[in-house]
Amino acid sequence: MSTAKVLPLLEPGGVAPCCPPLTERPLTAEEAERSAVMFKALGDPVRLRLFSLVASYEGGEACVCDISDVGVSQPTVSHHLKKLKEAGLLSSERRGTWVFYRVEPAVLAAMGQLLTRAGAA
Amino acid sequence: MSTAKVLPLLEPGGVAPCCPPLTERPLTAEEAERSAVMFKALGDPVRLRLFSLVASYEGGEACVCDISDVGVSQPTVSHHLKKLKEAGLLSSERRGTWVFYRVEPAVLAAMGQLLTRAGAA
DNA sequence: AGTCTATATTGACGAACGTCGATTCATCGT
DNA sequence: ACGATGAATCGACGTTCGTCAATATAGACT
Repeated sequence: MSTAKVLPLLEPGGVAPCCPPLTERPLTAEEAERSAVMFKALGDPVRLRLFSLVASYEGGEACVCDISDVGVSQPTVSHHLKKLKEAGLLSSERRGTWVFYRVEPAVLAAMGQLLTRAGAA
Repeated sequence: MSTAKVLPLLEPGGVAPCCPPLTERPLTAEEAERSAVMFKALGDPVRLRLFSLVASYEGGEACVCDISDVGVSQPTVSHHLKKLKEAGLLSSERRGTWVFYRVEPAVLAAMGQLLTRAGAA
């Protein structure tokens, strides 16, 4: 089955953001637990590059073969993509021989919201 | 000396953002290295809570004594605050017996920009 | 079936991390 | 000078992480 278990950082199927901006009020322990998963996933240079490669690819998705040149071995690339997927930041789909990854736009928006000052821009 | 060595994630003294939005173009290895430090710093639940506590505190700054109730020991709180400071997310100032931490707003803005879709909102 | 390519999984390794208790340092009142 | 309080540092511990080589799985094409 291609639908691996992932941590839903947004309500499943919905776009409800997990948490208010970090500046609005203190995060609860549980909110912090959920949000930290996303930040942690982007907290590795290789993963951040992989994520950026997928996010900036034409059509919003990229085959693994298109983004594998980040200086680590193929198993390591696969491992990092899995981590990003488990964090809810990417989703994947197999098409023939290739596997395509795409960004979950709602999660990206939720993260951006966390870092946006409540009142200001 | 209170000016501990920290990684400058923005140009020192400037507000120049480190990197374009993750969706605009692939990050270079060096850009990823620098940005990952920030995400990693927020990738721990306790640190994320501490950061949120400081960021949402009245006046934009908080004494350590005001935010220490996050379920870990005092040395651990101190350790995490140091990490946040080394990542450039917080700055600190001693005032009498107490030490106050405040958010570096430029860095927060830079992180928000990373996660903002280039064209869209 | 057999072979080739693309991706995932396994198992192992050293390095980094989060945590704590004990101690030290800094500052303020007496 | 002294004791009390807030915060940082030290040293140690178990755990998690990033990485790789080896192997396995999935699909395409003979």
